[in-house]
Amino acid sequence: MENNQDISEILNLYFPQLKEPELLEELKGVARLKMVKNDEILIDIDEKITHLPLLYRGAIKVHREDDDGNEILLYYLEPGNTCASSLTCCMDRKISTIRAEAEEDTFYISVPIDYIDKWMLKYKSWIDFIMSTYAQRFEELLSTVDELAFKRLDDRLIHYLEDKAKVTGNNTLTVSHREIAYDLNSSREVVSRLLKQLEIMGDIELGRGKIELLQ
DNA sequence: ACATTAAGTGATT
DNA sequence: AATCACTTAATGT
Repeated sequence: MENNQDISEILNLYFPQLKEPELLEELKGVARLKMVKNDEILIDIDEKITHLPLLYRGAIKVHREDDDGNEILLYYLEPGNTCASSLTCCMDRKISTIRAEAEEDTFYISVPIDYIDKWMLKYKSWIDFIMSTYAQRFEELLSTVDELAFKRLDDRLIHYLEDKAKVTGNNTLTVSHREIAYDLNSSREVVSRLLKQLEIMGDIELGRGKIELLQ
């Protein structure tokens, strides 16, 4: 479908930290351009991981589910990112512990996981890339933990809305109260009531299935 | 017109 | 803050 020229350009634009010409050549050889539509699931819990996604357009929502089936939003992947959880899985048991769902129509480069190890031994810039991905995700994860542990739901809700607006590049979010409750592991009624408060304070405007942020 | 789904509300824990 | 039971409103067929 797509050709190598495209892959080179994308790597250049969104993953400039990958430097060695040999690495880029190898990537061109084994990587494939992929696309997932809005709301499609890229990787699900308990699925075997076979590929590492390098995101270059769109956004991916990364969830984790507890034993009772409660979901909680961990973080978003944005262009230039890859999934750190996938990395862990590649090195360890190869079974996903997270769910990755497209937040909008999303484009990525798919790399078979076998190469991840190999390239670690061969290419400095690949190691750096993987390491910095880890570092980034770790930081995000810590801030998520902080939120869960120390902040009240209304703060988390505001952060959620801002985060989502940032990731989609749009101040009008198309999301139901139900979905927000799901992501924050709360209940729909509570979210509705908090959103109502935000609307009264003039921070947002509510519509059916959508929320507009007023800065 | 009817069914379905989203959102609002009051009461209870 | 969560859950229940119910209402109202918007949207799809």
